[in-house]
Amino acid sequence: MLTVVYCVGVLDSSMFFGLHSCDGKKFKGSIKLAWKTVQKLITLFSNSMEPKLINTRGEENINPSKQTLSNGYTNQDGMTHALASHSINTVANGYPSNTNSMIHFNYNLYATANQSGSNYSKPTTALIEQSGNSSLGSTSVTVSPVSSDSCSSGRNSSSPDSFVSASPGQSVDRAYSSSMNGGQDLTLHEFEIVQEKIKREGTYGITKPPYSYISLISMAMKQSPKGQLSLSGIYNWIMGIFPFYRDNQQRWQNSVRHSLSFNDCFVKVARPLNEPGKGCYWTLHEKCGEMFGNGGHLRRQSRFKVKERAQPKKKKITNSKQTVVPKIEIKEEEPDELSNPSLGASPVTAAEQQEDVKTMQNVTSAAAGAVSVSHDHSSWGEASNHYQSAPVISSPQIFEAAEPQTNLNDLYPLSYEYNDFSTSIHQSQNYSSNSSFYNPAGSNVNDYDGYENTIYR
DNA sequence: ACCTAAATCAATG
DNA sequence: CATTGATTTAGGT
Repeated sequence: MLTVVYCVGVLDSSMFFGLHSCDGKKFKGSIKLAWKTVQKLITLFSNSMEPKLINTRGEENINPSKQTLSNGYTNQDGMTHALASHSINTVANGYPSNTNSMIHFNYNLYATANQSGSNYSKPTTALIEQSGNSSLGSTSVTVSPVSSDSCSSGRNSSSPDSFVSASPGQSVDRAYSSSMNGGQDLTLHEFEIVQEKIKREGTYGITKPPYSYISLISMAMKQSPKGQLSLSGIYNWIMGIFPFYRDNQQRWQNSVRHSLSFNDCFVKVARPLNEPGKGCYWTLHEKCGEMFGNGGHLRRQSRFKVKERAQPKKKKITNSKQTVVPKIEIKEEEPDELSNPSLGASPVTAAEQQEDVKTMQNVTSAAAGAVSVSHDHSSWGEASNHYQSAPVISSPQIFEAAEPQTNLNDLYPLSYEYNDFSTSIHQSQNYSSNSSFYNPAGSNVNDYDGYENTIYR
C-alpha cells in the first residue's frame, strides 16, 4: 500500500504524485497519473467521501481487500502524510487545463468553485496500492477523501507582495530544538508543521510562507527521498506545497536559481550520463548542518561558506566602512557532539574567530558521516514515473582520482547509494557510515575547495 | 542605527 | 539552466 503524498507536478496531460509506503519503510518513487485518471479520482471524491480502490486508469477496484487508511493522512507508523488537496484541486497559473473535461484544472476556476462550495475544493489524499509487480496496469489506487470545510479562500488578485505575513494560525515553536524532537532535522520538522497546517486547513493558503528561499529549497531537498532534486523538481515542490508561489514564477524562480548558485550550502550533483533531461541535481552540502537552528526560517545567523574564493572578485566599495569579509573556510572534521547548535555545543575550541564560531555552530551531527544520496529519478518533485530506477552507485575511486575542482561549473562529487528511505524521509537524509559509500567526512574538508566559490559580501 | 542575509533584477554564457 | 554582479529590501541585534 502506498500513500500518495503529493501531487508534485503537472505536465502536459498527466500529474505526478509522490508516493510513500504505508508502513513507512520503503519509498516507491513517484507515479504519473493521466489526466483522465486524475479527473476520475476527483469525480470519485465528489460523489462519495468513502475511500475507494481504483487502478491507475481510475477504474474502481471491486476487491478492496487491502488495507486502506481512513483519514488519508496517518498510517500505522503514525507518520503524517498530508495534502495533495490543493495540488489536485488547483493548478498553478499557466498549468494546462483540460477544457474538454468537466473539471478544469486552473486556479481561477478553483477559486470560483471554492467560493461556491464546490466539491472541487475538498482536500483529498489518495492512496495508491501497488502490487508486487510494478507494472502500471497492476497498480491500483485508493482514493480517500478528507473532509474539510475550512479551505482557504481562493486567491484574490493582489500581487504576492501584499502577502507578507505568516499564517496567523501557525503557532510554531521557534525554539524547537533537536533535543526536543529526538534529533530530527529542524527543517523537516518545520515541514511537518507545514503539513499539519495543510492537513488542518486543506491548503497552506495563499499567504507567503515565512520561509526564505534557502529554507524552502532545503525543505524540498530534505523531504525528497534521496536528498536531491532537479531545479524543476524544486520548483514543482514549492508550488505544490505553497500556492503563493504559483504566481510570479519568473521572479521567484530566478531567485531560487540565484540561491542555488550563490549559496555554498547548495551543491550540484551530476545527472547520470544515461539519464535524459537537462540540468543537474541539487543537494545540500553535507556539512551545512542545521542552517536554521536559530529557530527562524527567514534568515540564518550566518551564511554557510565553504572556502574563500581564491581570487576574490572585484567588489564595488561604495562605503569605506563596507569591507569584504573573508569567507569562512570549513576546517577540521566535525567533533562527534555537534548535535544541537541550540545547546551551544560548539566544536570550536576557542572563539579566536567569531566568524568561525558562527559557521561551525551551524554544523550539526547531521553533517557527520557520509551522505547517502544518489541520483534520484523518482523524487517527488520530479516529472518522472520511474519507480525503481537503478541506483547510480559511483565507484569511490572516481572521486579519489578527482582533482581538486577549480572550475566553477564543476559538480559536487556526490553520487551515493541511497538504500533506506525509511529513516530519511522524516529524519533528513540517511547518513550512513557504510564504507562502500563515498565518505566525504573521511577526507579533509579542504578538499571542498573548488566546487564552490562564494564571496562573502 | 547598523550589519548583513536575503531578495530582486538582469547580463552573460 | 547556471553563474554572477549590482542593488535593494529587510531581519535581527
